[in-house]
Amino acid sequence: MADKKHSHEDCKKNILAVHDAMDVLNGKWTISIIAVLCFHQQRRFSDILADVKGISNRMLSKELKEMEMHKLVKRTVQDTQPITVLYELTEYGRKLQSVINNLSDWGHEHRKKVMGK
Amino acid sequence: MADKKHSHEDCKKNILAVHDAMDVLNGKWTISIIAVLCFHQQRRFSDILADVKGISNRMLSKELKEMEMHKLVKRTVQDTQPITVLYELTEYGRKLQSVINNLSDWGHEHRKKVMGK
DNA sequence: CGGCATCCTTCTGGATACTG
DNA sequence: CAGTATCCAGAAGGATGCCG
Repeated sequence: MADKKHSHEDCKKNILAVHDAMDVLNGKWTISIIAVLCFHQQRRFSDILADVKGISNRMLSKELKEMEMHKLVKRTVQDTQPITVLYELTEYGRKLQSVINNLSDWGHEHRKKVMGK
Repeated sequence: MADKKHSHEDCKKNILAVHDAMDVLNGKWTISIIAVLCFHQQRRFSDILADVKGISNRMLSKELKEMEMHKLVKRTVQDTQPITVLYELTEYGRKLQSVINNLSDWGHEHRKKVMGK
C-alpha cells in the first residue's frame, strides 16, 4: 500500500474499488455492525441490537441477513432454551478491521472537535 | 493505534466513535466523493460528477454542501468565463485518507472475489 | 430469544427544466 | 459551468404484533 502509484489509471481503479466496497457496505448500519463485531468477536442478536444505538430489530435482522449473503458475517445457532444466535465476522469481513480502526480514531477526533465547540 | 486496549469501556468507546464517524459519512455517496478528492486533490464539480458513477447533479450538489458544512471539503470559486468551482478536502477531511486506502484495498480484493465466481 | 409479516410514514433520489 | 427548483415514485425504515 505504501508503494501505491498514482497514475491516471490507478486513480480510476482506486475510486472504482472504493465504490465497489461501498456497494457492499452501504447499508445505513452496516459499518456500525461490523464495528461491533470487530470489538466483540462473537455477539448475540439482542446484544448487537443494544450496541448499535438507534437500530430497530427489523433493520438489524435485514442487515445481518444481507451481510451474511455477502459473506461478511457468519451466523451460528445454538439450540439452548430458548434459542441463542451468535454472529461473528468471517475472515473476509475481518479484513475490514483496519478500516474500522481508522474510522474509530477519526471518530474520536471528530467527537472532540464537535463537542469542543 | 497498535497499543489499543480492549477493555469493556474501550469497546463501547470505539463503537461509539465509529458511530459518530458514520453520522458524518452516512450519505450514500459521501465516501465515494471523498475517495475522488483523495486521489485528485482538486476537482471540479462536473469532473466529480463524472467520477462518481451513478450520482446525479442534484445529489452531488446536496452532498457537497453537507460535506462543506461538516468541514470535510472546501469550495473555491474561480471567476473564469464561465464560472469554475473547485472542491478539495480540508486538512480534517484528508485525515480520512487511510480509511480510503484501506477501503480501496479491500474493494480490490472484493472485486476479485465477486468477479472470480 | 430471534426473528418475520404487515402497515404506514418519511425520506431518498431520479428526471426534467430553469437560472446566473 | 455549476448549480437550484419542482415533481413524483419507490425505497427505507419505525411500530406493532405474531410465531417457533
